[in-house]
Amino acid sequence: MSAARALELSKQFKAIADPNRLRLVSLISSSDGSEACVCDLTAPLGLGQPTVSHHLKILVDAGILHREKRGVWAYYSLVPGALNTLAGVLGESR
Amino acid sequence: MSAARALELSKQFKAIADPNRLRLVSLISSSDGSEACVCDLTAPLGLGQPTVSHHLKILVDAGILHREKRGVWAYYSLVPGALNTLAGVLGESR
DNA sequence: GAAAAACATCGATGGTTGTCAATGTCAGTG
DNA sequence: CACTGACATTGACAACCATCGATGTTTTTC
Repeated sequence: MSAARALELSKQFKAIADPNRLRLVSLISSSDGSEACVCDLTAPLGLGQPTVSHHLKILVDAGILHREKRGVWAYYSLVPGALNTLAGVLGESR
Repeated sequence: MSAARALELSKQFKAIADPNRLRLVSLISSSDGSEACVCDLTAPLGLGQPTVSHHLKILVDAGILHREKRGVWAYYSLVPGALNTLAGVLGESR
């Protein structure tokens, strides 16, 4: 694996390598319509709103979550295939 | 996903969420006999021996690599199934 | 037993990260 | 236009992390 490819992959793995971000992905994927807004996510995690926004931004920047603003709310959903691609990388070296 | 489970998983993801550690896993899995010693790994990564030992220890502590001392050499190999388990976690939320 | 080779550990340092309080932005409401 | 509610952004701080040089440990060789 090239150094450049490793750096690229590590950015995505870093994004999910946090307990609260893992829970965010899990919460969103199991939500109604596979999407959720920030106000639905602060309570289950026990974190403040700025902190949750911060984590969501990291996941969006890594290409794992998609953000869609509808009115006052921001809806987050999984980017199709993003996690599967990462899973595939791990599966190669079994 | 429970907070405890998320914390447990995040520790393993953190272990591989580093470009040099990703390359270490890749190098080891593609080595002869799927194992390698430290002296084989420093040159391709361009890192010092203490740094490589440090990264390998993190991967061993996370349950991803296995360490076997034979004489003066320490041989590192993949723990069977460890990466597949992580890949499975990512596959669940597609 | 002295020397060398392979690896681990220690201490220090610069950089990164998770969290929060405070503040800013923007859409809807009356 | 003032007000409220949902989010994003900023600044600050403590904790953590990757790297390195120096040193310790263990095994093999002479």
